[in-house]
Amino acid sequence: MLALENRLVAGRDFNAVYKCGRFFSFENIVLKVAKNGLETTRVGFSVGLKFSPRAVERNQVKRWLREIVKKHLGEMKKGFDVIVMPKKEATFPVRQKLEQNLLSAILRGNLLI
RNA sequence: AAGGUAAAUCGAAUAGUUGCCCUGACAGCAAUGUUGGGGAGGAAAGUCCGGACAUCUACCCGUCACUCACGAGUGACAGGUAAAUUGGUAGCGGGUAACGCCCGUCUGGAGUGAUCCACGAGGUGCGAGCAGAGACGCUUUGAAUAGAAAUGUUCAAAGGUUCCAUGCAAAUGGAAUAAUCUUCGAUAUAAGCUUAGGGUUUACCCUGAGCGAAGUUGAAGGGUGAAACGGCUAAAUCCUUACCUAGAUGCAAGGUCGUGUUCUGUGUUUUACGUAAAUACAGAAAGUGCCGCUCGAGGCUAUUAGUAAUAAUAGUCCCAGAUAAAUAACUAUUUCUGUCUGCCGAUGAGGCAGGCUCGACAGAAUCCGGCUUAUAGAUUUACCUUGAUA
RNA sequence: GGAGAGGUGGCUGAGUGGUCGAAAGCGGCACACUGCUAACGUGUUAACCUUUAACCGGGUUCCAGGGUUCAAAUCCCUGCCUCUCCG
Repeated sequence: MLALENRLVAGRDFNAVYKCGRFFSFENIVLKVAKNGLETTRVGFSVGLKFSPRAVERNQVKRWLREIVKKHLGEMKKGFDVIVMPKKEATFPVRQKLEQNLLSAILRGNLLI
């Protein structure tokens, strides 16, 4: 689990990022990025009912994504709000694949230092 | 030993590292830090029933305060109840806060058996079904139409009992009748089957008590013929009975100290008199903090009552409360599933070693009692059937 | 989280035990009209399986499965899916 200061929590902030953020994607990972004018980077996760109707699978994917983001948070630029959204695929994703794709998406967004 | 039935329990484990949510203690002015404790399920699911709890509606009773023309009225607080329609359940008895749930038992059905079952009030009506030549959605006739035909569809006419009501009448509407017995045959036994007879109803004929001026009047009786005379089945069509439940809405109920935004309305002030600005109050929208919120019809153990469901008593324990939503990730070992290789064995069953892969169904959201549905596998207990041994 | 409504031809949508494979509209196809097209008008048209050279014929199907009934789109139970409302 991420620390509280690195979490995107408020619905207001989410709406702002959805509206004004820039769009990046790699395979089954979608990013929305916007500057927030703060010292830290805040990350939110959006896994909808369309991804999987089962609550267990949605929670599982969210946990994996959180762990991956936590692992690589030090390598990312500061002062951004990011929303991570996985896209539905035919088969349930594997963790290593998810990590590669997320890193590639972050690279496209020029968020790495 | 093999196969089965029922009930119950578990549903990966251990260690290390890195994190998250709630919370106690200590240090600190505070931010925060140190340290201790706890952190998903049997279904958390479906939302199919039942409650608790909360607010609102109506009514009743009580207490207090105020008003009064002494009849009463108004307000506050606390408690209780919920007309009718609708709805549900259904052998009998019990349990429960309550239930459509659970337990016991009776009857019926399935099974060799342990056991299992969404079988269980009554029905004279409506509408159906079985059997039958025939049960009115019928029978007969005619016409039209579809078809090669069998046959079907539509329309019209006629036919076969009684009573009541309305109407001058044609007619319309409603309600019903009620009875079977003996015997021969048949059959595994029987029957709504079959033979004969009696009785009942009805039609015709004969006779003609009575009444009348007059008969198309006709009691009782006799003869001949005819007869749908018998009342089976279901109740998740419908009706009745008994019992139960039922005011409405649901924690997004509801409450509250606040807090800023935006909009609308009203009032006041200022003046550049404009549809401006400031300010106060009220309302609305979206957002947000706290309470409700987890100690409960609670778990565990023991005893007592009871066949049991369950209840009572005593002891003991505190066991998730998140809100873009915690309960996790990684590594190692073990276990488990599948598969591959090698060895033992007989090429089978099985066992040993090693490699790889996967980890049943599934994630709390106010809380409980049930039901239903999903679920790899493991364990325990009791019982049944078959076989073997003693 | 809680409360409710629905699922019927290609689409919309009526049908609450028998006359129903099923009203009506849109759509499709054919005919007619026109020099040609559109509109109007008339007729026709569900899908799948089986059989056939083809038509005809037979069977199954009203979200899925099970039950009640002589008979189910309709009544009862379970599941799946879709939609609406509640701060």
